[in-house]
Amino acid sequence: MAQTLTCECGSTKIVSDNDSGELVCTACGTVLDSIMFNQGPEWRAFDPQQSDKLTRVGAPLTNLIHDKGLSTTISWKSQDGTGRRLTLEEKERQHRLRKWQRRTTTNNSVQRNLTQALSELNRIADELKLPQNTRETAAHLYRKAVTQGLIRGRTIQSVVASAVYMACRQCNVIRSLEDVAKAATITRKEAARNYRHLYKQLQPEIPQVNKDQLITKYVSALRVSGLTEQLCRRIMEKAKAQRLTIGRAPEGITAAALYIACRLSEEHRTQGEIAKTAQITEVTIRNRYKELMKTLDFEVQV
DNA sequence: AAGACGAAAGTGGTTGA
DNA sequence: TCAACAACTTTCGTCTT
Repeated sequence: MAQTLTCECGSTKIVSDNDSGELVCTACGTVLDSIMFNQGPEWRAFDPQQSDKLTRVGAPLTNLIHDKGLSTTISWKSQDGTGRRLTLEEKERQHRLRKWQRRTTTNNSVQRNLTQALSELNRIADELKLPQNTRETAAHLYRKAVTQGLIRGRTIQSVVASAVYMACRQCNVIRSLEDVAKAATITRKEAARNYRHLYKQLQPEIPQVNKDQLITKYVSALRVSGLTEQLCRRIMEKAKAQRLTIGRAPEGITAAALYIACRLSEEHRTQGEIAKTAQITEVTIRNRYKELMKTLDFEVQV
C-alpha cells in the first residue's frame, strides 16, 4: 500500500521501523504513528518452492468449538464465487449439499453433545474469569470424557464443571470446587462426585494445590500487610518441614497459618473472616491452629 | 456483644478385613 | 460388603476480652 505521508516539518522522507512498530520521519525524527502492525509473514522465502511450503492459512485450531473450527460451511447466498446468480437447478443442488453438510457435521450424538457442552463450558469459564489455556484444557478433558463415554447417566453441566475444575487444578489456577459448582449452578456435592468419577477414569496428572498461591489469594482478599504475608509464608515453611501439612486440606492449614501470622503481627482478623475467605469453617482453623501452635513454638503474645 | 473455644453429633469418603 | 476411621462440618453452650 503505497501512501505518501508528509511530516509536520514538510518532509516526505518517512520510514517504518518494523522492530518498534513506529512510523518515523527521517528528517526531524518525529514519530508519526506508534502502533503499526506488520501484516507480512514472519518467515522469509527465497524461492517459490519455499514460499509454497511455508505459506499457511486459516484460523488456529481450537478445542472450544465442537469441530475445532475446521469444518466447511456452505454460504446461504444464492450466487456463485464470482457473484453470478445461480440457476434454479444449481440452487437445488446447493440446498441438498447444505442439508447433508449439516447432517454430517453436527448430527452425530458426540458432536451434538459437544456443541451444547462447549457453550456451557465457555459460560462457566467466563463467570470464573478463566484464562484461555485453562479453557482449552477443560475442553480437551471434556472431549476425552465424551469419546470415552463417561457422560452416560450424568448431566452435561456436572461433567463440564468437573472438567473445568480439573483444568484449573492442572493449570494451577486457584478456583475452589465450590466456586466452579456455583458457576455451573450445581451443588458442591454433585460436582465432587463427578470430579471423582472423571478423575478415576481419566487418571490425569494433578499437581497439589499450590499453597503459596493460596496465601496470595487470602492475603489480597483480606487486605493483610506484606509483613504478615511474609510471616505467614515462614510459618507455612516450618509447618511443611515438621510434616504438619500431610493429610490436611491445604485451605485449612493455610488459613490457620495466616491466622497465626495475623495475631503475631497484631493485625486483627477474626477466625470467622479468614474462614469465610478460605471457604472453610472456624472449627477447622481452630484445629489446625492448635496443631501448629503445639508443634511450632512461637513467641506467643496472645 | 463479639469473638474464641471446645464438645458432640453428623457427613461423605477411604480403607481393610 | 460393611465396619472402622480420618478429616471436616454444623450446631450450640460457655468463656474471654
